[in-house]
Amino acid sequence: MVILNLHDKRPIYVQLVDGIKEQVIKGILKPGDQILSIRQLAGQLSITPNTVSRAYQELERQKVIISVKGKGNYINDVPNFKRSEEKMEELKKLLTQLCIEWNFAGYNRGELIEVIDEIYNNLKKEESTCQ
Amino acid sequence: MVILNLHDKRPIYVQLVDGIKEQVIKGILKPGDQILSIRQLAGQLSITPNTVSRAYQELERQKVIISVKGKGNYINDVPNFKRSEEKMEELKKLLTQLCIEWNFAGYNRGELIEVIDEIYNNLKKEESTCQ
DNA sequence: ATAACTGTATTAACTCAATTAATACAGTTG
DNA sequence: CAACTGTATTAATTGAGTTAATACAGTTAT
Repeated sequence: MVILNLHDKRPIYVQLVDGIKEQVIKGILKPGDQILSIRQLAGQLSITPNTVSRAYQELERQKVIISVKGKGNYINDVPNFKRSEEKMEELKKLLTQLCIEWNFAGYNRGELIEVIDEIYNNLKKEESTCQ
Repeated sequence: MVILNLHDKRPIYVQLVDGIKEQVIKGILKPGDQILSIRQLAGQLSITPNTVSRAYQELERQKVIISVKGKGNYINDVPNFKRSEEKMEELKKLLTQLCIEWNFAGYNRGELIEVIDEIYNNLKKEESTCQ
């Protein structure tokens, strides 16, 4: 279900990490769900298991999934709401950069809020259309 | 005036591009202002003129500055408010990623708006404290 | 004109992250 | 035992970013 974008400049393993996290946010992947095995996903995407493994290890480091040797990888049921000041500073810097780009692209604060609302709507858990 | 952050994972030339754009947004650099020459800035930052040149070429491509051979580089007086759909899509993807991270960090939409307001206040043109 | 600045361009070398490939080891399940 | 799982390692490749050393061309002040 994760789609790789060749035009995306982010590394493949980062795209995988972000893709899984997006599906968790949207509720497509729920706590306890088993996700594709490393070799399965690697086969589907025609990439090496090594790259998928790296993505899964990063996801486990972020406590998004839990890896069990011999069994598979499962969505974690405990969201890591640590609210670290370090993470906030990192996000604030990213957001500042985005606001600057937003400005140079000719858009204002109001339009930014509009798009954010649109994004939050898209990220709403889709309980009804679950598969 | 541009400060390089060694902990920042972005390439140096990207940090330079973003740094200049931030100063333009803040009004610290005004249209027509001449910025440091390639060799001057390279000397201040102890990096090769090549890297600064790359940043300046990118800034000229984005129409943030104008380079004049033999003279120097000047802040452009015409903001490039092209409002391209392509740029909007790029920014929307970045913003979506940020919202996902924001969520996993344990923060909500309201707190996002708060931080955005804080950022927009910091980016307000500082007409009084100009140098 | 000469010196000392500017931007621009080119070439080569180096470093590092990302990716691939191949292989091996260890735990689980039917 | 076979066929899955995750984990680990090593080697090779690719590409971006950076550095260094030049060279060339336009501008400005003396």
